[in-house]
Amino acid sequence: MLTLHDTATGQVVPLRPRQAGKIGLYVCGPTVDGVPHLGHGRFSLVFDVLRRYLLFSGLEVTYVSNITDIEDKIIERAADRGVPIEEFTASNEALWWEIMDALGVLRPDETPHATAYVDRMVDLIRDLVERGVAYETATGVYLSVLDVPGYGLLARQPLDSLRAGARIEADEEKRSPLDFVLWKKAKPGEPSWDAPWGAGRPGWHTECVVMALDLLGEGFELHGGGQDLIFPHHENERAQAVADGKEFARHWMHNGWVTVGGEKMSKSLGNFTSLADLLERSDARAYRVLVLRSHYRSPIEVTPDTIAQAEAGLARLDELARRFDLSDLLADGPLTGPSSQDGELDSDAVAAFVAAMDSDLDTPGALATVFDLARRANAAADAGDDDGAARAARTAALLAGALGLRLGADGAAEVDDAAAGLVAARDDARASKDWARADALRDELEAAGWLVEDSAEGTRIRRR
RNA sequence: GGCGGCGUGGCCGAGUGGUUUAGGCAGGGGCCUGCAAAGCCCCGUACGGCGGUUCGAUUCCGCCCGCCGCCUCCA
Repeated sequence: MLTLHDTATGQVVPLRPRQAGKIGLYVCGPTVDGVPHLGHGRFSLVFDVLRRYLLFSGLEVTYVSNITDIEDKIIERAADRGVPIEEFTASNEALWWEIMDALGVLRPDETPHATAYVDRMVDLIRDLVERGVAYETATGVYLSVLDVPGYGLLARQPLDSLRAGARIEADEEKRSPLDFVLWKKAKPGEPSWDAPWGAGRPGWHTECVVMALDLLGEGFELHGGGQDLIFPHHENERAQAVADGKEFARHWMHNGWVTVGGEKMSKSLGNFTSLADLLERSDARAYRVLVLRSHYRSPIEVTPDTIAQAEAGLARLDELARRFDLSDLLADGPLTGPSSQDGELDSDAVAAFVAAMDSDLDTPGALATVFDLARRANAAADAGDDDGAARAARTAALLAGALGLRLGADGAAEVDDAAAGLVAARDDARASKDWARADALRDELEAAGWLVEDSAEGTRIRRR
């Protein structure tokens, strides 16, 4: 049974499905105001792994992740570039999905867009005003957080200390500095929708409540995102649901930062690396390995060195896939638990994997079982125990796949004629024990970017 | 100031009141190999500091030091 750290209580507790076997999962997606960076990649990978594991555990999962396509920065940047907002957000979103695909992140079941939900947001805001917990000012409509029972639950701080740090808003009409905007009245030239309070646009915190409740229903199982969303974003989402008399998420899960030189990577610090840059210079799977190697709540440091370490580990697993015929397991990660079609598996290792994952998603522990299986598979094969080797190797590939890691025998393809000629020549040289010539030919192949290995069948090469 | 997290062997990174090692990378030795590569075997005896509880603490408690974050848009 999967247990997870719940931000609301600070405890690691079992998930409590409304209905046995079904999980509704809402994860705050990106604001499409620019290029996706490492931080986006981390949350995407963390929740992709969670989702895959829920499926692996035999649960039925509905995964919803939104696209915020209307927001202040979007308006600003689109204007700076002189392009229509829709065009700006559409191109950023296209890039987003392109990169998610490259990272092997499964598409959400639903990807609601804020702009498609404005009417429903207006409905919610109207409701909150009628209930007397929201009020209108010259600049917009605000939620009165002091009227919300339990406000501060996620922040886990007394209201006073939150208030002490609250920014002085331009709007002096706000009843409490913590009150946040539900509806922003449009200034001239800004995009807007009609509403009872005048043309305007919804505040950021409103979209996720409406979309989550619409697509997953009241009291859905799990709501997640990066730790920086805990307060105020998630706090405020919850506040609106509570103020509207609805049960919101039962469980809250938040992933840790990507750090650079020990500091949080963030848009405001400007110290971020785009995912496109990362993917250009490393194996797309390396970042997933990096994310898996640490616990989801710990910070991770992404540097050329840590990426290289991840790639080295990956090479070891790829070597395993090359040594054993695992093609039927390599196509796609399993999206269900192990089945009889997977052949004989190492049930102890599967149990260890499950125990690790069930324990607040201990992916480093889960990965360790995969590497352990790899070693055992190789050792068994070296010892002539083919059955044991196959069992361990198949289990390793299956479990890696469950984490979304596709082991590859890539690089074997597309041996060009020139390289093939060198390989043949080298095999001849080796057959006649002309070692000097054989070594020279190996150097030539390596200079051409090939990795050279001898085997019983002769010289084998693959791309580095 | 308030609240929270972290500090493990060369590096990354789990975990636990004591008997059997997390795992990976790098490094050393060995096996295999014409030489390599890959693979396998062996090795380094780590847990920020000071006290306390305990038969025994890296693991519990207290204090201290250091680092990071939230309290403002941010994954």
